[in-house]
Amino acid sequence: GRPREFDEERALEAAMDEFWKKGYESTSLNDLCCCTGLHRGSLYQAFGDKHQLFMRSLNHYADREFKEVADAAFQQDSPLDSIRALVRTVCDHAAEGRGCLMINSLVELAPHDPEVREMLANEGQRRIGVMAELLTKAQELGEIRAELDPLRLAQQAMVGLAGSAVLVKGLITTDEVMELLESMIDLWT
Amino acid sequence: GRPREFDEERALEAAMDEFWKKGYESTSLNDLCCCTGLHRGSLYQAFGDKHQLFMRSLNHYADREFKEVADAAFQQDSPLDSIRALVRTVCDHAAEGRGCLMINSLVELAPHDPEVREMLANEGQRRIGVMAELLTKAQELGEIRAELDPLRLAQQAMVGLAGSAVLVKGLITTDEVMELLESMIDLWT
DNA sequence: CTAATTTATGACCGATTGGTAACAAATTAA
DNA sequence: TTAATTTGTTACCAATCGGTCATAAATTAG
Repeated sequence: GRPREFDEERALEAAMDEFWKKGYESTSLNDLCCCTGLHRGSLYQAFGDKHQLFMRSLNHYADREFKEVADAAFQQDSPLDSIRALVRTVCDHAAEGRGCLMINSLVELAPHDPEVREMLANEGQRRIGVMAELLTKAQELGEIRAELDPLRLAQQAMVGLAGSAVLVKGLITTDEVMELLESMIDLWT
Repeated sequence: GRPREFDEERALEAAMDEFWKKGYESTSLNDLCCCTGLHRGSLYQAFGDKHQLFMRSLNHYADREFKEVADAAFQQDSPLDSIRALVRTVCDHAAEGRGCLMINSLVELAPHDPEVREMLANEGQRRIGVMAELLTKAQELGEIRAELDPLRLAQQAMVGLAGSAVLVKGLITTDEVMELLESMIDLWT
């Protein structure tokens, strides 16, 4: 048949950015057509309806963010530095007031969209697990206090990161958030 | 003229609840008419358009929540216990997966709605200020470590509360969040 | 070349959106 | 009682929503 004239991944990233900037409900099919350059028909044939396109965007975001953060963490020498790098990367990612697409979606959609809720719950637990591992190693190396529970700290970090991704949208600057989280981590040492 | 057949404050609270549950974009005028019992015309004459009604709802929420939290904090004997009560009240308020209307709105609207952004920035600073005051008193009484900066801790608490109001929407339970924040506060002592 | 297949394009659909206006009902002022 | 005023009710509006479909264009298989 006729060959595609567009790059599916480029279109997906454009859609992802649009959802990231505007949220699900506020992003219309026209918006998606504009940002991807595709026409309605092509969009539907390539990605299905709006919700399916959103789920692909959300999954794409989760994978991309996880890789970036994992890479940044992996390049560090100590587990605690990995945590710090992880936090820094997440904050950078959430900058410019856009926050985090996963957190945005958790707020906007999770309460009424089981599919989104389940996906985000899994991604969240996955991230808490990674952080808990890093914190356990850090504790074994004596980088953080021995009496603290690594799982608890990982959950605390998750709460901190989620809160940061929210507050950068209007309450505090990215730099302030970064310092805040650093000093939170310092409480663990 | 003809007397009103409805209670304006009851209608406002109903609208507020609807916005709280569904968010701004997902709440239609029909939804607002259903939950308030008013008809379209009456709604517009009483509150103006959708955005004005939302701003009144948001302000009503902010006032109500602030009073509740302040009352809970005021009943405690020590500043640190006030902080604990404050945190508990906020968590209770955000339970049932609805989160906090201010946080929800910060995520959904703040990036593209200057009026909402400014209002929430003010409310946020106001709350950080109150917590900073309590933390300063707590520090003077020796309830928290002397080397910690009260303003920093207040911002940390704000991040923690915001994160909690987000994560209760699908990632962790209200009880877990409560324990988490308690153990975060314990790090300050 | 022809038939089959896939994609691109844009017109088109019913439903819903936020918002308005006209009219009836109820009250007060004169 | 009459005029003025405010509220309740509903029909109605243009615009936009998400989604579909018919057709043209481009390719491959035979």
